[in-house]
Amino acid sequence: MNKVQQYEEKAEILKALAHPIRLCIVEGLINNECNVTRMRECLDLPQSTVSQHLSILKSRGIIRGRRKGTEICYTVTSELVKELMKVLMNK
Amino acid sequence: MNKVQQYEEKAEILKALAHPIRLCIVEGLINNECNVTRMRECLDLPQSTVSQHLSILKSRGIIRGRRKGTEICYTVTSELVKELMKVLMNK
DNA sequence: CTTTAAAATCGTAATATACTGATAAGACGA
DNA sequence: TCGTCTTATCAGTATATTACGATTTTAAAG
Repeated sequence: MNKVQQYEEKAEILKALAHPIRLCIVEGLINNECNVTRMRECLDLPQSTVSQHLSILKSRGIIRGRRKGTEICYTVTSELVKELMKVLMNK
Repeated sequence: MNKVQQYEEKAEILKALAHPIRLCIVEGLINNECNVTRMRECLDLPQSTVSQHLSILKSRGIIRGRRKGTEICYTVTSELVKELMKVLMNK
């Protein structure tokens, strides 16, 4: 693979994580999956804001949502991100 | 420490890394320290651009520069960043 | 002191990201 | 179908980041 391209891809992943709200969301999701409304209460932010952060994470393949009735439950699917979070938050 | 504050700090580190040029610089510096001119040639970018990326990395405590005569040699000082890079680039 | 090479900083235009209210879409139960 | 709950998307503004030429600073060398 092209080196520049690789840097761009990795930078995209980091950019997706490089926001306090998204870090909070991702860390929360690594432990227990959660729907938007629950996150919203926890973060005290407008619903649209949470939803947009989720869509950024989703578009980068970091999380995935599965519908459960009327809610959508999200989980972290990227192993790379799980490992990065382990390193990032435990030091 | 405050949780929100912790997320903000970590996000700052990620933001500093979340750029293809800076990833390239940091990875290069982990292996062999290097001055701005050498990097500039390697990256094919204007001197001011490289210098500004370096100053972003420096302001976040990721790298440090030591003068060697007329040049300044940079090295990666953050152990956290070294570990993050290991995880990030080897998967 | 003056010159020169290297690196930092400034100014600014272009681009990208963030936030939020309003609205739309999807799923479910009455 | 209608109303409600949940989530997504849109539109607009505000804010931040990026890139790069021009200028300044720094320090070594003469």
